[in-house]
Amino acid sequence: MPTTSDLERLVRSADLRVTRPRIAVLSAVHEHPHADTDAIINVVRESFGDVSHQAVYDVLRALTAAGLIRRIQPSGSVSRYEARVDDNHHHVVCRSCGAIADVDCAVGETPCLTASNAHGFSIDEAEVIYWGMCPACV
Amino acid sequence: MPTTSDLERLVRSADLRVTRPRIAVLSAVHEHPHADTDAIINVVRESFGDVSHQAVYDVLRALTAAGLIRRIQPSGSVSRYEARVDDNHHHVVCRSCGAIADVDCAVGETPCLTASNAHGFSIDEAEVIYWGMCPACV
DNA sequence: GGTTGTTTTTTGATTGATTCAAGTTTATGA
DNA sequence: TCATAAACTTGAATCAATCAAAAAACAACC
Repeated sequence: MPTTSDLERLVRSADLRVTRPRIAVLSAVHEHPHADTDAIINVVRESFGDVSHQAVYDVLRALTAAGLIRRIQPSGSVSRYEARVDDNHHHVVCRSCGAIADVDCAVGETPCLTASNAHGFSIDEAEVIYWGMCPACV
Repeated sequence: MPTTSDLERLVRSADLRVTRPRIAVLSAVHEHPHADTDAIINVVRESFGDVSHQAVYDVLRALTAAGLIRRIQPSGSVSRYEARVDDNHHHVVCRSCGAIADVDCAVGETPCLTASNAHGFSIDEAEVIYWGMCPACV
């Protein structure tokens, strides 16, 4: 788990100002992968006090735009965030309880990126979501 | 494009009652692949008159549960529906304008279905979304 | 160290897709 | 034709997310 100064360096390296809400949110995302916005708000408020929900929304958007975190939105779920970026992994989602786990790519570095017929689209990312049941839901 | 009686047979074969709203919605989804709920409501109202938005929501859910249509929700988009089911195709989405096109699977019949580490999940579907830019958005 | 201009946060309201609830109508099978 | 469960209508509610304006904090320069 990165230290506070690690996080500060990360934020600074993305040309973003270093503020306590940003460090708190980034830390929360590191500590709670796949947490939704509401959960992140609660974690941040517990760990360091009052923050407006609007600030958390803004910070999440700023960090996402800067590429420090990644936003995922499986069907039927609200937005969730994770700190693993740029390593080309995917997700498996439980149809029953919504649990999410990371899955390394099965096919290599850029799976399925060569679509058989792209209709003239220029593709830069292939997002894969596996659907199934988690161990706890049988 | 299927005829009305084709659609009636489809609905009946799924053990659903045949009603005008259902036929109208199913027809609209066949004619407008990847349309969102609002667009479907408008098409249905043009083609056969007043229907409550609630009825369209209900019908879309019933048809989806019956497997006659499929619901897709790329990040940042509202729910969209299509009538191509059970043929294992995927989608490419334009980051700029949101346009969606069908893409046949690159890897074979069940692409990427064998995740390298499934964390004990039992996986039954792999959903792939390609992100890029459509020809119109450069 | 103070000042200025920009960025960030707060506060409070608003949006908009989707769902809930209760009452009425309709389709289907006997 | 009738009975009954399913489907539809009307109207309200929910809730994640966004918008807007004012206040605060920060960075850089004098």
